[in-house]
Amino acid sequence: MTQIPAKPARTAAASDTAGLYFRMFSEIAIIAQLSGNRFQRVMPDGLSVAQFGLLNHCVRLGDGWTPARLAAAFQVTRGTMTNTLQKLEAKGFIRVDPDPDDARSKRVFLLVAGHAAQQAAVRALAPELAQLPAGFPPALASEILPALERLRIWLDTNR
Amino acid sequence: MTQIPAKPARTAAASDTAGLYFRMFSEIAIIAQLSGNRFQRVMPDGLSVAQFGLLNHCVRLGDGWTPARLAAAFQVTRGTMTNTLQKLEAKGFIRVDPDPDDARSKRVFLLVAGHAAQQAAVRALAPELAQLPAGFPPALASEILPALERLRIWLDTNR
DNA sequence: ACCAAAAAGTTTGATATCGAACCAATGGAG
DNA sequence: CTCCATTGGTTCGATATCAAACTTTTTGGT
Repeated sequence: MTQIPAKPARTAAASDTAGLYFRMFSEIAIIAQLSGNRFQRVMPDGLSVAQFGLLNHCVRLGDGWTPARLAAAFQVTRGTMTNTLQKLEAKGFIRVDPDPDDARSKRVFLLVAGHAAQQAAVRALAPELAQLPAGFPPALASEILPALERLRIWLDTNR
Repeated sequence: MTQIPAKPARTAAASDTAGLYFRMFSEIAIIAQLSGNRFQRVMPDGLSVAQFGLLNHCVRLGDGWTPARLAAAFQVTRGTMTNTLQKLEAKGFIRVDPDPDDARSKRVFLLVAGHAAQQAAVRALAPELAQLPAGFPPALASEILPALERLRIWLDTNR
């Protein structure tokens, strides 16, 4: 430990909003990383978290969406969405048809096998999530969820 | 929109803790993605967010750490840390010496150029963070930070 | 004193993602 | 009606990350 004593009196001051935000984003980044890896490891059918997210979206909100709208919903680039859809189509979980009303667009439809895969993934995830309440009560999750949504929406709209 | 009406009465029930956790992790994943990209774009010296995180760690907490401890602190694999350290060493921002007490280990030291790069990055980040309070008040950040820390710690210890 | 198990670091192969460049189709302004 | 700016989708090159296999060194039990 050689140099620079970190000036804690200054950087940890109560009014250091930059530091506060920074710690918040650091925690969020680490949580995303840990939870993503964890989910990934238990996913069946070689599903990635992104792929599962898409199937889940179709199950909960219905299918027939365009890739562009899906990319916007998940906050990924269209190139990334192209990749995700190609993987899911190769697995036989979705179908991607041309849009009859707009030759630029396509439409994404969930297939029966895709619905089954989503259910299998939900089942595989359940034991993982079941351990959580012991260390992190659901009440805490409800408590912070609105703030997280607000932050996500702000980051989304102010790009 | 062809099939499966999503059974909202069941999946959105008040006691659906799995769904609650799932939404929380989804929000966190999207926030991490958006904020990470954003930070990345303004970083100077070709620094990645991970590389900046490491320089920052050395500035705030002192240097002389082993790669293994750093990997644990950032929750990445040792292979990932090897890569990050190699990049930083190539840029002349850190030095990685063999540990005199343990021939398996190494020690990471911050160089003057590395300290300067950290300061430059903090300066580059400031305008980005300065926009935030308008849409997401610091009070909200303080409010959710303890819960985020608790969640991160739980994920870390219960692997 | 030895040997097996654990730990530190590296390497390798795979994957998801990004940004930028690209092409095709649409639609509004003149 | 004709351009041209916008939109939807794909492709490409680069990067960060992971898991797993591997080498070297340390440590602890017998």
